[in-house]
Amino acid sequence: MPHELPKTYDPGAIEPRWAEYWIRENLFAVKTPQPGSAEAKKPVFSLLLPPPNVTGRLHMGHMLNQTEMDIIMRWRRMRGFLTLWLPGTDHAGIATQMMVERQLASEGTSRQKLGREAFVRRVWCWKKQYGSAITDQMKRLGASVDWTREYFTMDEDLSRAVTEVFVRLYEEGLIYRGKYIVNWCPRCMTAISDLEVVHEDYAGKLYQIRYPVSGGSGEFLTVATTRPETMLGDTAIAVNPKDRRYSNLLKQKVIVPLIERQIPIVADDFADPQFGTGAVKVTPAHDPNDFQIGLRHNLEQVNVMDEQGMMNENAGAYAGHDRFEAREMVLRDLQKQGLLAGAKDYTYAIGKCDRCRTIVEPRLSTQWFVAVNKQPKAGGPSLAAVATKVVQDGEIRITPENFRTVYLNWMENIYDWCISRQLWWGHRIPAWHCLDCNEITVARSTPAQCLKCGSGKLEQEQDVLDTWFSSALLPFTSLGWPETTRDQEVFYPTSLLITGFDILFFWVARMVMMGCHFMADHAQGIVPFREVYIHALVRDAERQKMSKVKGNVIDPIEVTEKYGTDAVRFTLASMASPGTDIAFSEDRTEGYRAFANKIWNAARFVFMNLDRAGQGASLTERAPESELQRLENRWILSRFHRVAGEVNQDLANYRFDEAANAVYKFFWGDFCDWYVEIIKPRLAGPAEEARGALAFLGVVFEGALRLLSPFMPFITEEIWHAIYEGKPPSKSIALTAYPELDAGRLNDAAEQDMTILQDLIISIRNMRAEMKIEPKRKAPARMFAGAQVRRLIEENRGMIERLASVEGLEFASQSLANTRGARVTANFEVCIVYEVDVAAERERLTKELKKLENELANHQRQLANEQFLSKAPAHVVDGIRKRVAELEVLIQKIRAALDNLG
RNA sequence: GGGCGGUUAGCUCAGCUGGUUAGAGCGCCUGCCUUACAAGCAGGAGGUCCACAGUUCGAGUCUGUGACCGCCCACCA
Repeated sequence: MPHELPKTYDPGAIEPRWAEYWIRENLFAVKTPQPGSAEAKKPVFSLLLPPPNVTGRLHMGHMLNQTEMDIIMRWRRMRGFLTLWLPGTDHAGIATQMMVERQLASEGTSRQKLGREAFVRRVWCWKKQYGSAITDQMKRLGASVDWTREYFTMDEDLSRAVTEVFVRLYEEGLIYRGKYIVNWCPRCMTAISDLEVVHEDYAGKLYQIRYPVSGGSGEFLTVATTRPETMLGDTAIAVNPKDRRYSNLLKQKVIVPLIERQIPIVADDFADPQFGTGAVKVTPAHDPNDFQIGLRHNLEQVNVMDEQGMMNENAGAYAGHDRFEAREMVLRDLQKQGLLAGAKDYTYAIGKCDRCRTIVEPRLSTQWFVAVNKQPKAGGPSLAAVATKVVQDGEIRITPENFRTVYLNWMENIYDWCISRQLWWGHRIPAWHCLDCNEITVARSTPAQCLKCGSGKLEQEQDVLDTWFSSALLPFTSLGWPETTRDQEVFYPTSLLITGFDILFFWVARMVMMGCHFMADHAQGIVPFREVYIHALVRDAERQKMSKVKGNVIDPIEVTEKYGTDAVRFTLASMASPGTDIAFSEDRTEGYRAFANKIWNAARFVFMNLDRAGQGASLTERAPESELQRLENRWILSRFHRVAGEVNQDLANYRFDEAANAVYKFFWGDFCDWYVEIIKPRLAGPAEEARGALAFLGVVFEGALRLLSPFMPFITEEIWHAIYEGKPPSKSIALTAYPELDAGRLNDAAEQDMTILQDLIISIRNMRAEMKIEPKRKAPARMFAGAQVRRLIEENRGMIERLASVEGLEFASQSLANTRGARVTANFEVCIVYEVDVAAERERLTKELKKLENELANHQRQLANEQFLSKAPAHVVDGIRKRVAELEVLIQKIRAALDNLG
C-alpha cells in the first residue's frame, strides 16, 4: 500500500525526523547570489534572529517569537523571495559570567583565584559545552534558519568589528571616558546602564536630620533624606535661592553630624521649598542630582562606599559595615545625639539590578559612555537624531503602531549610554593606559607606545563592553562588516525584525542608532531593518507573568512533546493578536492538536480512497476540466482562493491570528465538514467517477497542505511527501509555491448556491433533532421554493438527501406556511413529514416571530427616517429594504404557521 | 509625576475604514461508534458589548468623563 500513514497521529514520531532532515539537507541555507545571476533577480527578504543568550533555555517567549518569524520566513520563501534568516547566539556578559562564577564557587574556587586569563578560558569551555542548548532546542522546533551562517557575538570577526566600531566612535568624539555617577550593582560589582535598572516601589522612611549650624549658635538646619548613611559623604546643604526661610543662612556653614565635617550651605534651584524642610543634603558621590549640584558649586566628592556597598575609610567609624547596616547605625547614633528630628513612612521608588535584584547604588566612578546626543566631530546629526528621523520619516515602520510613539518618546529623553562593565567576560575595551603619563590610547590593536609620551609601558583597559553594544551592531556585522561584502549589498537593510517590547530600547533602538551611523553610505538604505513587528508577552493561563519564582513557567519543549510542535505553534499563532498579551492555555493547544489530528485523518481518508480506486487514480495529475462543472468543486475552489487571499493579506499585516483562523476554518469547516462529505458517494462509486473526484480532491488537498505549511510545517511535510510516494517534485513542501488568490477562480454564485444548500441541510437536521427522529431513520421531506432555488435543489438532491438523512424529497406546489412544523426562510420552505410536537413547535415559532418582529421594527423605524434615507449610502438602504420585504413575508408565514397549530 | 493598553458568552479571546441578524475555541446540554477522525459527527443553550454623557440617520466600533485591571517610562531629597 503506497500511501499508508500510521493510524494514529503521533507528532513525536514524525517531527524529529523532519527537523533533522531540514538541517541535513541544508534546505534553508542561502547562497549569496552573484550580481546578474537568476537568484539575484529574486526579491530579497532577510531577517536577523534576535540572538538568544548562550546561558538561555528556551521559554515560551522565544517560541512565540520563533513561531512568528518562522511563519513569515516560510511564507516569504514560498512566495518566491530569496530568504535569509540569520541565526546566532549572544555571549551575554553578566549572565554567563555569573553562571560560571557559581560553578566555580561550588568547586570551592573563584574567578579572583583563577585570574582573568584562566577565567575567560574557563568561560569559553563552558560556552562550548552548554552554549548551544538553546539553538539545539530551536533545531528541534524546526526553525527554518540558515544554520550554515550561525555566528557567536564573540567570534573573531565579530569581535574585530566591535573594536572597529569602538575606535571609530571614539575618533568621532562619540565615545568618552569620565567620572560620573552611574548605576552600580554591589553584587555584580559592575556599572550597569539606566535600562538595566528596574524601579520598584519601596515602603521606606523619610528621615529628618538636624545639622548644627557652625559657630555654636545652637541653631540647626534640618534636612530630609531616605538614605541617611550617605550623609557621611555630604559636602553641602542646598536650599532654594528663593526660599526666604533660609536666606540668612546662606553665608554660613553647618557641621555634618557623626563625622563632624564642616560644609557650606549653597543656593540651588534643585531644592524644592515644598518638599520636606526645603533643605536638601548634597552628596555628590552618591546621588546623580547631588552630583550635578556639586558640579555647579564646585563641591568636593566624597565617596563613602566601596564596590561591594560596604562603607569605606571615608565613613569614619562606620567603615567596614554594609550600607544598610550602616544606615541603622547612623540612625541610632543620631538618635542618641538628639539629631534625628523625625522619621515618617514614605514610599518611593528604588532601583534594583535587573539581573540580580540587588538594590542599585548610584556610584561615582570612571566609565566609558556613548554620547548619543552629540554631533560627531566631523559634523552631522547625533546618533539619536538620526534614529529619531528614520522612524519619523517612516523609513522604519513599527507595528503595532503605538510602539512608534513609545520609541520616539524614549529617543527624545535619551541619556548617554554607559557601555563599560567591570567584568571579565566580554569584548575588552580597545584602550590602553600609559603607566607613565596616564594618557589613553584607543587603537585597533595593541599600540607599541603611548601616543603622548612614547612610553612602552602600556596596559589595556580592564573593562569590557556592555553586551548590548555588540548586539547593536549585528544587522551589519553579521553580514561581514567592516569588510565590504556582497552579503551587505544583498541583505542589508534587513527586511524585518520581530521581537518583544521588552528589548525595544535595549536592542531595537540601539541597532537603529548604530546601523544608521555605520551604514550611512549604504546604497540600499541606512536603516538596519525596514520593519519592526513587536509581539506580545506570553503569560500563563491566569495571565500571570511566567517566572521561575512563581513556578508557573511553561516549558515549550514539554508542551511540544505532549501535543506536538505543530499544535503549539498553531496555538501561539492563533492567539497572537496585536496589543494583548497571550494567556497561554493548554486547552487551546489540545484543540489544535485535534486540528492536526483532523488533517492527519483527512490525509488517511484521501489515501484510502486513492488505493481503493486502484490503477489510474492519481492525486497529482490535473483534474479533468469536466470536474469544474460540479457545484461543490467550483465552490471549494472559490473558497480556497478566497482564503489564500485572506491569509496572504493577514500575514503581510502580521495578523497571525486571523491567518491561522482562516486556514483552520477552511480546512475543518469547508474542506472536511462539507466538501469531503459531499464527494464521498462519488469516491465510493464507479471507477471513472472516483478517479475524477479524486483528482480534484487531490488538487484541493495538496493546495490546502501548502496553505497550512508555514503554520504546521511538520505534519504538512509528512503528508505532502506521502502524496508523492517518495518522488516529490521538490525536496520539501517548504520549497513549493504558496497558494495565491486567483480572482478567476472566485465564484460568488457557487458560494451563494452552496450557502443555500448548507442552510437547507442544517434546517432539516435541526428539525430532525427537535422532533427527536431516530438518527438511523430517514424521513421524507417536502419543499417549496422559487424556480431557481428549486432547480438548484433538484440538481443536488442526492447531496441533500444524504447529508440531511432525508428519503424522498418532493416539491409542493404551494407555500408550506400552513404546514405544521415547516421551516421558512427567504430561499425555501421545508418540512419533515413526521409527527409534530405541537407545544415545542409553538414555542419555537413564537420565539422566532419575536426576533423577526424586533428586527422588522428596527428597520422600519430607520426607513421612516428622512435623514437616514438621504444620508445613508444607497447599498445600505437597499439592503434594508430588501430585508424588510423578506421579513414581512417570513413574519406572515410564521403567523400563519402559529395559527395553524391551533 | 508622564505615557500606553485592556474591560464583548461560564473561561480565553476575535470583531480590520461606524451600516442589515455581535463571532470563534474551550466548557456546558441533547443525540450519535454515519464505510478518515470519539483528539470525532450532528444539533442546542448562553451576550443590558464596564458606566454615563456626546457626535451621527445609525455606535461594540468615534469623542469626552469616570470606575476597575494591567503595563511602560521617570535623577525630586
